Amino acid sequence: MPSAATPRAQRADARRNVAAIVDAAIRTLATSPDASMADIAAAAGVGRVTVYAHFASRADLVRAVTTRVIDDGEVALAGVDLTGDPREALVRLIESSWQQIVRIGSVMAAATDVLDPGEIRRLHDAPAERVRSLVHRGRHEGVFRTDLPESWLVGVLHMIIQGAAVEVDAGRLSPAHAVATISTTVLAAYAVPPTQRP
Amino acid sequence: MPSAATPRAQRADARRNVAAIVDAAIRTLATSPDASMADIAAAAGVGRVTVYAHFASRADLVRAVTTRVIDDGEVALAGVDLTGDPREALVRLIESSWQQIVRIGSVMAAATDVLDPGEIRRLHDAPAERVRSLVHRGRHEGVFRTDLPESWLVGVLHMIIQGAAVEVDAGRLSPAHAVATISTTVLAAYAVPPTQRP
DNA sequence: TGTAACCCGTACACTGGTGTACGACAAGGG
DNA sequence: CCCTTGTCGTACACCAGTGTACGGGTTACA
Repeated sequence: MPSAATPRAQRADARRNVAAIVDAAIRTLATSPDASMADIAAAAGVGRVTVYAHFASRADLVRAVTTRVIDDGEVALAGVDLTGDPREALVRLIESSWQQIVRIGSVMAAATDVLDPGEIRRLHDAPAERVRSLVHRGRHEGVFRTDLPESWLVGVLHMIIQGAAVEVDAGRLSPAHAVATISTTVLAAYAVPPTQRP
Repeated sequence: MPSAATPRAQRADARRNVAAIVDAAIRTLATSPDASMADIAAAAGVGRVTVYAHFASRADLVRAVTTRVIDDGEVALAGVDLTGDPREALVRLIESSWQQIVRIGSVMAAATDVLDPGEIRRLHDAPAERVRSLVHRGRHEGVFRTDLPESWLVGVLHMIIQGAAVEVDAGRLSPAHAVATISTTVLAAYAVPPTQRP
């Protein structure tokens, strides 16, 4: 390696193109998880080979997109106030999660075909842990039911949110009502059943 | 067309092979929805070309598999007693539906890539209608909540059952507890909320 | 203004899956 | 027992997507 500073570094338009490619990939993969490199390149307004100049393979690109999407999501979710009444905290978390789902669509489905299962699992674990600890606290405070496994309750939230996304783009649920409908349903599913009360 | 009866009809082993192919296709597509013709042929213990002797294309085969699976499902679901307390009827319906899901796995996902959306929609409508009418009756009898859309409640059952299947083969939910867990959750989500009572 | 960095288009090799053709061989049914 | 029906293997054409190579043209940046 030369003692002089990096000869020229990366050019400005190159960085701009990389960003355009990732953005286009998110947009494209969000609606069709098995879009081709040609599709993504076209959506980015860039030649197909140019994509390969920045990402060695399709897997590489999907990996980059996935981590970008996850990181952004983490930032948003980290800003949610999870203190106070667990039910109200849950609604706030649902609100933020819903924004993420709308944004990333089925990008994760694309990642499934590319990343190894362990990697996928690890990606899902981060946001799930947030839900888990909230559920845990809610159960401990006697607000959420304890007659079903903790992991199941966490899963139910995931199912309902994902399902709502399907209902919305099938036209059976208005986007405006989505968050309220999800919240109402999940809170009902989480509530302590009458028979469990002392 | 000759006046004589069909010269020879279909041979016995041919019919046997067709059945073997369809069975193998169900088994194979249930776990990997985008299995190739070669995979299916191998699973059926049959040459790849033999499959083409009976099904003109992959789409044809998937179509045949789908209708077989749906028909069998319809027969099972039709045997469920939907009278009496809507809550108990719902549990019976869940029990039967769960068996179907376990059996067909992700065959429908395979169908999604092949059949046109309208056809898919029509296929899902048949079992959904059964749920819908039960939900409708339950709401009319004041047992199920009416503060959420009917179509949403129907969707919730679908989400929970499908989600449970994911949880089971992720090892987070015991198959033995699946039906009870699903039923408890769905009944909680369907119950009339305290604030709605007069 | 020069030059390294970059983009673009075309072309090509490679892979994996689909669907067809053909000829040899086995098996069921009259 | 014979002939039709069906199966099997190999081989081939085809398509779509991935990844690489190269040469001419641009663009940023110093």
